[in-house]
Amino acid sequence: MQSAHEAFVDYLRHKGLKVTQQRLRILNTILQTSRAHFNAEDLMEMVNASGQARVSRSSVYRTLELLNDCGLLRKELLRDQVSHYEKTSAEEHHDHMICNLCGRIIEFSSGELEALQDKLCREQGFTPESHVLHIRGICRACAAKQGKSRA
Amino acid sequence: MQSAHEAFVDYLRHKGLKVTQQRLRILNTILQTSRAHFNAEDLMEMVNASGQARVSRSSVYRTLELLNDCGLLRKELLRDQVSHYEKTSAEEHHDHMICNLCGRIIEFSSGELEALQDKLCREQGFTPESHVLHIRGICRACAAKQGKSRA
DNA sequence: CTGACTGCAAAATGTTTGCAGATTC
DNA sequence: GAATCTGCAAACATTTTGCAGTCAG
Repeated sequence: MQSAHEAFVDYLRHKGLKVTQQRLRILNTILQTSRAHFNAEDLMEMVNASGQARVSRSSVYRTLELLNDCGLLRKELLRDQVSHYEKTSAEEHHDHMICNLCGRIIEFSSGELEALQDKLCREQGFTPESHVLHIRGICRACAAKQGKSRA
Repeated sequence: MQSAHEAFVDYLRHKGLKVTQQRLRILNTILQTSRAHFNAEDLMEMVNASGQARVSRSSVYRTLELLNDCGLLRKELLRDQVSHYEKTSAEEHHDHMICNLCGRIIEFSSGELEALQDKLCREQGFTPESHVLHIRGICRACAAKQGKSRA
């Protein structure tokens, strides 16, 4: 199992692309952050927060695409009009519950769910490569709040 | 069980909103089309294809939001940056498999899947209101084509 | 050295909004 | 008649692109 860093460099070499300072800075920022989800703007801030030379918005967008292509990030469409990215380098795949009131994202994963999905795909002759499951609703905290403040 | 038309009119009245010609034209266009998915631009074209007075882009967007709010449509994020809408007036909820090669959308539904999701939500104290499951991969037809043309 | 990359600013895309006049209730 | 709508054009937010200069291999 190679490190994310090695994987990225390999990917770039394979495609005849260059290993630049900006690309490495972006990758390192992503590897170092504890955040599981972020969008392009968030990443811009994180990259440029750590002092050093700026990385431009264009480079951030272009690098996000590379990282998505090589599988180190997964592009998700959590909210309207803004692409979010999720680190895949971490553990296994997980899905999301998104609170319609506070926006909180609860991650969960279930082998049972994966297995069922595989079964459904087989029934359709479909070869799954990835999936996104977003359940929207009300989280525990908001439900409690709502119960209290009900007029 | 009231018709979609009645449901929409009721919804508007309840909210103190007006039943305008444009809103009805948009609803009728959606009810008449055989398409299950479309985006705002598609809808613009469909509405204005049938001759008659034009309906503006703003009205289409504003009405899409109303139809989503009252549950006659469901907003989905199938592709980057473009909101898609799906008729819910039809039968029950269903999910999607999306082919990464030809873009084909296969609809499916599974009671087993819904039940499992409910169980997972209960475990998190989460009250589900809606969900979106997109499985991406290769459809049967493309898999067959790939097998043949493999170099 | 050459081709790929960066940063910038400009363009493109999809959606929202302010406003004046029209329409519904 | 009052409040809500419409259509327009302008504003917006996010992402993409063309280009001139820079850098990696």
